Amino acid sequence: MTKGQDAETLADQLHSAAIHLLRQLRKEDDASGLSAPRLSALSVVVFGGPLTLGELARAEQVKPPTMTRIVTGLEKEGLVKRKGDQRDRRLTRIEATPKGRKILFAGRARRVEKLAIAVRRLEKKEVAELRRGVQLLRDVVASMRG
Amino acid sequence: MTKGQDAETLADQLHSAAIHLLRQLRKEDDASGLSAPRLSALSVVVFGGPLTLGELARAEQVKPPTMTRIVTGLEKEGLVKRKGDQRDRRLTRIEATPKGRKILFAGRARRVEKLAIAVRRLEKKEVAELRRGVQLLRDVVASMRG
DNA sequence: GGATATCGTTAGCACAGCTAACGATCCTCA
DNA sequence: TGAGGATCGTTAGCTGTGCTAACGATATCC
Repeated sequence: MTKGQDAETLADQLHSAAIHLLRQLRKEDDASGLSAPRLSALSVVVFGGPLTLGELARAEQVKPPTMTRIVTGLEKEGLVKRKGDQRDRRLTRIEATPKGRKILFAGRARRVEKLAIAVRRLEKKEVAELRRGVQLLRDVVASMRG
Repeated sequence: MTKGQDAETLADQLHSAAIHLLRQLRKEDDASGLSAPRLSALSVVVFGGPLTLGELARAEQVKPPTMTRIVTGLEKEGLVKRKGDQRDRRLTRIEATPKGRKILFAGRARRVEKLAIAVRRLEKKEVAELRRGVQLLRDVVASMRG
């Protein structure tokens, strides 16, 4: 098997694994009452501090109209707050509310718990190998963005 | 860091990586003119031979009404064909057309190519490590289904 | 043969993604 | 300084995915 075929096969398996992983985790997301896109956007706002709608849209790799609706949904649930920028009044700054932070951490914990449980079933050595693999995966995904 | 915290952190990073990976690949899916769910369902039909709508829905972890529409979409594009079962006339058997097979392979190649390119940038040793990680990931995901 | 179960579809809802178009605001520079 | 162009966020309208509830057709069980 050449390196090139390896890469194809590996890419294909990785793609499939990612799809099935997220399908499993989506069930946990549902339990939190927040959809995956909302949860993901909320996470960026909580950890990335206040940022504009456009920045948030770029961070989530989504167009502004889509982000407008996601933010509107989060705002209606009281998880996020729109705030006009004084310097540039075209901008809308978005920041998390205390409730938003709370919900995020609770939801994240619940969502990841199922996966963490499965990870804990591995041998210690396997966990280390998986961690290395995930690190490489992150590098690979990062290099795809360029 | 305890093994438990390791598992949490690893699970979280894995979740995030999977989300971003699929967001990148979705752009390639769009180029094929087929959405991810349709591509995924078509793949099951092509590789899994003719199967009923209910079986397909279970395989894709989706409810029957959702699969009805996915199949209807694929059928309108001529990629798939509905066929009544003679033994049990409640059943609808679904099978791929030659065009469906062709499109699937072309689409899969295009979609995975971007990822494969990124994988090829890794060192040979890193590819082996990533492959091991993906194998473990597949095991982990499989163990979550039970 | 009549009750019950199963299969796929239809109807109707919520949400996410897109493009096009628009108003408000800011910036440039003549 | 003030007119024209650029940028930001929103609205409108389309497609597609996911769900539940309800229904008709068919099969099965007693």
